[in-house]
Amino acid sequence: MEDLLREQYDYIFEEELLKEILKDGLVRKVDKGVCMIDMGDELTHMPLILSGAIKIVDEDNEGREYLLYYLEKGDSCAMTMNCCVGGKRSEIRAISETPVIIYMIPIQRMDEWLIKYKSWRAFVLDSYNSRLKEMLETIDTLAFHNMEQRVFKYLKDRAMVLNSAELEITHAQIAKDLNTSRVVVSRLIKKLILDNKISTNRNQVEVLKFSA
DNA sequence: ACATTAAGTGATT
DNA sequence: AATCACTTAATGT
Repeated sequence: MEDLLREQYDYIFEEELLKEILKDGLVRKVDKGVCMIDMGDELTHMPLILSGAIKIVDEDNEGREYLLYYLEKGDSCAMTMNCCVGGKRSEIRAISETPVIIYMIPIQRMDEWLIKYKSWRAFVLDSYNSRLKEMLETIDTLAFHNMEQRVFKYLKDRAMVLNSAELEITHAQIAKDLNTSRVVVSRLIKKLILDNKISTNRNQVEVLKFSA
């Protein structure tokens, strides 16, 4: 287990910090499709993802879920970091997309390490940064009503986190995650096929191009 | 062969 | 882009 942690974070954290992480953290293994954190839950630990992928979703007023982003190995959770300061509760829901192994760190350590270790500061800042960047991207496509880009990005992201270009998924499921209708997704999928960006079969989509 | 579910299409808002 | 109504195709029993 220590190996798994080192494999992922050896170059990011200094030795001292790694030892503290190993001392205070506890390993948690989660099956696929489990709701790990729900909205309103109290956050007592901060996760370091060692393997697997986690889907982070929010909910609108009518209770419709929509996808914010994925967390994968080497990631942590910006939301948790934020909530630690002031003991706020979770505003999002986290569901395991694959079986997941994470390292749970008590949030009390957060403050302490922020002062003690510069590699920890860099890590936290970096997490915020990449999250913010990704959010801006989604806002961008959202504002311009570019559903086609959203669908394509969704498929690429999913292929990345699941480590496979071939995805077992239906148009309806994509529509649900992007909060649109199945009909719309089907039509956009057809465009993407015409552009040779993807290919499909029943219950299956293969991503062919990962660039634009 | 029949029922069910996924995906395609045209028209309308 | 969303919704409706309807068709066609693929699969399971």
